[in-house]
Amino acid sequence: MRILIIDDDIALCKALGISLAAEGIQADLCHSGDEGIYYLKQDIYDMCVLDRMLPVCDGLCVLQEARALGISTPILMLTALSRIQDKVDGFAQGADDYLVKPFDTRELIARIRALARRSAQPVNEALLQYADIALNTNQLILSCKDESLTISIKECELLEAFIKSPNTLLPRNILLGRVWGADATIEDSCLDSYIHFVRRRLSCVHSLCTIVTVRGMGYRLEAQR
Amino acid sequence: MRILIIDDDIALCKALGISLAAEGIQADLCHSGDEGIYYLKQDIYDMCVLDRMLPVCDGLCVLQEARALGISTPILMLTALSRIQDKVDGFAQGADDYLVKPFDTRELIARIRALARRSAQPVNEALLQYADIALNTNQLILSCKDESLTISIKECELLEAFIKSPNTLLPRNILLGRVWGADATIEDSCLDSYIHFVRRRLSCVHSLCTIVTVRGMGYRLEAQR
DNA sequence: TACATTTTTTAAGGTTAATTCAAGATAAAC
DNA sequence: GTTTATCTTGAATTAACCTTAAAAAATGTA
Repeated sequence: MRILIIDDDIALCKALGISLAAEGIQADLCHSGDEGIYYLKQDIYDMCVLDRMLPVCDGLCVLQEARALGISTPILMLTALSRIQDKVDGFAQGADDYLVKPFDTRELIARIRALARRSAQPVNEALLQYADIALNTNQLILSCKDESLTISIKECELLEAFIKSPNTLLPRNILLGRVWGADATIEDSCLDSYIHFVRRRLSCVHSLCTIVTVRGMGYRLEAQR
Repeated sequence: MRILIIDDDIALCKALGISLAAEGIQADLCHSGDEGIYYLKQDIYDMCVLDRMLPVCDGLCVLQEARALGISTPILMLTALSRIQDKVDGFAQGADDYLVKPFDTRELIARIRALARRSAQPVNEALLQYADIALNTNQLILSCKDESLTISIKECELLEAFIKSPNTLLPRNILLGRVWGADATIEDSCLDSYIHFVRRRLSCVHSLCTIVTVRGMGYRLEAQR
C-alpha cells in the first residue's frame, strides 16, 4: 500500500513515515498544497492523509481541487481544529475521515487500514470455470470466449455439478440428487431432458466441452483435445 | 439510503432515527447483538451504526461474526470508551469508522455520509448515473438526455438499487429489503407493480436501459447494445 | 374539516417461460 | 435380431411474472 501525506510539519511527517514503514505502508511526503495536488494527480495512491492547515493553499482547498479534478483517492483529514462545523465542512467537501491533532499513531494507522480496505473494490462473484467455459451461478450466465447466454436455474445447477467435477463420471442418481434434492419425486426422463438442454447450451456458445454419456452409469464432462 | 442502527439505548435510537429521517436517511432500529446479526444478514443496508456495548453479544462480537459471515456492509462503531486500544481493536476487526459517545448528531451524519459515499461506486451521492440515465435521489428526478420526469419515492429507491448495481442480478428479496426494509409486511405483488412502474418510467424517457427479469431469481438492469 | 390528488398496496386474470412427462426414434450391448 | 438405455421432440403442467384495476393510505388544497 502506498499513501501520500501532505503536512507542513516536517518533523511529524518524518515520524509518521517511519511508523507507517514499520507497518508495511509506503508513504510519500510533501509539505504544501500545490505539491500535494501535483502528487495526487499521478493517481497512484491508495489513500491520502491531508493536513487541514497549510500555508497558501490550505487542506480544504486541496481537497476541493482534487475532487473537482475527478481524483477519487480516499482522503483522511488531519486538523488541530476540533470544531464540529469544521469536520462537517470537511466531509461535505469529500473527505473520507477526519482525525483531530494530537492523535495517537496507532489510531491513525487503524483508520488508514480501514479506509483502504473499504475503498478496495470487492470482487465477489460465484464464477466457475473449466476449459473454455465460465459459469456465473449468481447471474445464471454461461459464457465461452466472447459469447454468452443466460440459462435457467435447473440448467445452471446441472452444469455446476459437472464443472465442479470435470473429467469425472457422475452417476445419474447423484446428478438427480444435486439438482432436484435427495428425495425428489421426479421421473428419470427429466434428467434426460436437462442433459439435452445443457448440451444444446454448450454447443450454442461453441464450447469445446462435451457431456459424454457412460451407458448404464451416468455422464462425464470433457474438453475436446 | 437505508442504514441499520444497533444500540440498546432505545431513546437514543429513536432520536437518531428521527434526525436521520430529516436528512433523508432511512434507519431500521434494533437493540441487541443477535437481532443485529439477523438484520445484517439480509444484506440490504448501505451501512450500519453499531454500539460497542451491548448486553449478551456485544458490539465487537457482532462485528466479528458479521465479517466472518462475509458481510461487508460498512460499519461505524459507537462507544463510550475512548481508549486508543479499543479503537484499534475495533478497526482490526473490520470496523470502518469509530465515534466516541457522547457525540454530535451532525458529526455522526457527516461520517455516515462519508462512509456511504466511499463505499458506493458513484462520487456524488445525490446524482446516480448509468448509461444514458441519471437519477437525482434528492429531487426524485429521472432524466435521460433532454427528457426528464419526477417519480415517487418508492420508484426512486427501487431504481437506485438497480443503478448502484447495474448488470447485476438483484434477487427479489434483496430488492424488497432495499426498498421496504428487512421486516416489511408487503405482498410480493407489490414489487411486481413497482417493477412495472419503473419500466414505464424508463420507456417514458426513451432510455436504452431495461430491467430484464431472471425467472425464479430476480431482475437485472442492462443498457441496450 | 372536507375534498381532491397522488402514491402505495392488494388482488385477479392473462401471459409467458420453465419444468415435467411421455412416446417414438436412435443407438449400444448382448 | 432382440433388448435396453438413451436421445429427441412435443405437449401438458406448473409456477413465475405481467398487467390492470381498484382499494387503501398518504398528501395537498380549498
